[in-house]
Amino acid sequence: MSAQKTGRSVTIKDVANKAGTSIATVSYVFSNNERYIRPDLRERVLKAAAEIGYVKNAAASSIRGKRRGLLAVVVAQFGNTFFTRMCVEIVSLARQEGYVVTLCNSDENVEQERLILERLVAQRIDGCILSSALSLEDNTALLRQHRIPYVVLERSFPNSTLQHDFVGHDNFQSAFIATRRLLDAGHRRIAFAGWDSPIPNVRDRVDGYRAALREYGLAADQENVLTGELSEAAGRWMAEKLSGTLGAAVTAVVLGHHDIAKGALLYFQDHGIRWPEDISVVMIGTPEWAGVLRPRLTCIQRPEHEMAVATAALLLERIKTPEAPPVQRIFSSSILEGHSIRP
Amino acid sequence: MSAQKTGRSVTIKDVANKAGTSIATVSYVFSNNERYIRPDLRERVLKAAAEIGYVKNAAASSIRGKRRGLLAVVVAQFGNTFFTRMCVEIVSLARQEGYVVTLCNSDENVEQERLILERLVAQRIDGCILSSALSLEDNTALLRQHRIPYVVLERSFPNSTLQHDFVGHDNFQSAFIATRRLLDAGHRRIAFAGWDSPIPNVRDRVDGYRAALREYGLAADQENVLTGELSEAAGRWMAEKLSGTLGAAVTAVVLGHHDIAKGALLYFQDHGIRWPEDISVVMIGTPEWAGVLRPRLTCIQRPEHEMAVATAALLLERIKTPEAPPVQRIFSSSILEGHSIRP
DNA sequence: CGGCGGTATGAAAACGTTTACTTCCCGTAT
DNA sequence: ATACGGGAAGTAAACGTTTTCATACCGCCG
Repeated sequence: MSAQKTGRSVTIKDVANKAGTSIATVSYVFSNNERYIRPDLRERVLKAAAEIGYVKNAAASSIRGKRRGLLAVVVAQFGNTFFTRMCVEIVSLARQEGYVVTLCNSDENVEQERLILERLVAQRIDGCILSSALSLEDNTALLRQHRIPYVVLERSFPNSTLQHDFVGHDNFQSAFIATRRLLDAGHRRIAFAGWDSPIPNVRDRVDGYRAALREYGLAADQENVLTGELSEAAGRWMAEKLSGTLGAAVTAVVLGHHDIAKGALLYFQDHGIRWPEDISVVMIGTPEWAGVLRPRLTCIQRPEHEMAVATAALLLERIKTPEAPPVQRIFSSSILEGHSIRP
Repeated sequence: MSAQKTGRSVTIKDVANKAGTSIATVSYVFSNNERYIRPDLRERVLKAAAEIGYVKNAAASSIRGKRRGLLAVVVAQFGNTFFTRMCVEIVSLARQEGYVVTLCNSDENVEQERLILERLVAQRIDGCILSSALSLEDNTALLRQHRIPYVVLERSFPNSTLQHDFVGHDNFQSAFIATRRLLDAGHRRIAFAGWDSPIPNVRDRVDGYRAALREYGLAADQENVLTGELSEAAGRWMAEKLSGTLGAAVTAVVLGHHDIAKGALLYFQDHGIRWPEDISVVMIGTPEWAGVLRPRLTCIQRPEHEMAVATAALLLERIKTPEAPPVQRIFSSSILEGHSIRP
């Protein structure tokens, strides 16, 4: 409880002095080694440590020992609800294993991302979860070079033949069930508004949409795919495009990404286009703001909790067995029913 | 570029060998000391380092040197948009000064918070930004004991006479301008729906509301204050309460916190109560979801960017001059006009 | 030609731990 | 009584840096 007088911070040596023992004994007490220490001695050491406020210096201990007690999660869009949620869960899981987690935001900037990873390497983190910025570059070489176990989350790399440990969700399936939901409700003129992504996995969404149409015997000329950059503005533009053909050519739309969806839905609201009366809507994703829209949207939701658990578990496992072959875990999404679909 | 063969990681010693120099020289090259090194030698060292992929071990360097290169931001609600935004900005500012920042989420749990701070102390962080969990407990003693500079962000401690470095916003003023805005629009029967917070600063909001009423010569019996716990449910309940007296006793409401506001607004939507037709609304705060509500809400927004800059700057300054007297920076909010007020 | 001052580098101690190795002690078997 | 074995603790080397101090070299002046 009492504070130290000196400017220096309290070390193992101070504890040893106070307890009248050797520094080795103190070290053994604090690193849960199998070495046996007489209960009374152990007690004395703990008491002395508590009295002078000793806290083990993790940096020093990591230099001789191997474990650093530090993990990192690097994401490209910190503000994105999905990633925020993943971070929160991963951090809390890792904490249970005694790790401190540093969260980093590359802000979709590969240069920034490289810088971050370099700093993390300098910190000798024990492991890393990476949800890379959008680009052709693959910064994971840095991690491999320094033998830092890592798991790629959600975003994979376009031109890589390399197999990484990976946790993500099935984009094809997401779009497929979204589209099928509309088909089941009787719609036949269904548009898809999505992101013209450089990420291969994300492109699968268009394929999912197409596959669902096929399954219902709709031909290629029944497709109505709008894609563009990832922005609200793009969504508005797509909604505008759609609104011209409402009723006639289009009765429903699959909103393939929440950023685009936001723009589109705002356009609808601002132009008096109501869902589900004027257009039926399914959105892929469950952003925070979806909760306040009325009528409630029918959304496709990723199993966030399961994904977070899987990611954390996979990283911890890979730290234990670094040489094991890479694992890919792809999760399926489910429908969260709302009232945005008219039969 | 070439990877190391051995299992060990590349050290300063390897670089020295490769460059045919001493480890001291290599160290001097990489710590930007004032020591002069002949340009050709420096070149040789850098080249050797690059070739074998040397990255300085920050943990090792922190043990002899003093700087750890690690800061922490501890917040209580990671998902809260305000804190998310603050974190993003602070991290990016600190990075410019060469720091890695670890973001921690105490999830409004003091025990968790203490645990986190203990871990951070063990990591010997150079500084900490703390937005404490709600409780009577003040965990900053831990930080002071270990001489870790810190800045308290937004949330202060109820029963503390201690002066911390602090950055926050003026809750009184926020509520004051919110209420005055409604008064200016001609409303006289204005309710306040807020959080019955244990945080003294937050309680100021009710006072701000009251002060505005006074300024317009309204008596105490014109007050209509609803407070409760911080939740959507509480907001719904307050809205229900209000809806009974709409028009007659109440024509406008100040929503004092975004969580409560969310519940209230959902209640309004679900019961066909429209703003601004049936009730005029001002919300304190600018949560993400406010962007999709139509008509747009008039909100009170904190100067988030300025606050983030101030917080980061204050921490960095305090790291440089640890003994300087504490600084308090209180920011004022401004009105973001929407269409939720009827004259 | 010896000494001196200044400059560029190297040797080694120090940092706070972990851990391999050693020592000490005591009980038991020979 | 001596040797042996094993438990409990201490000694000291190691980890990868930083930093203090020492040294080697060089040119110059006396």
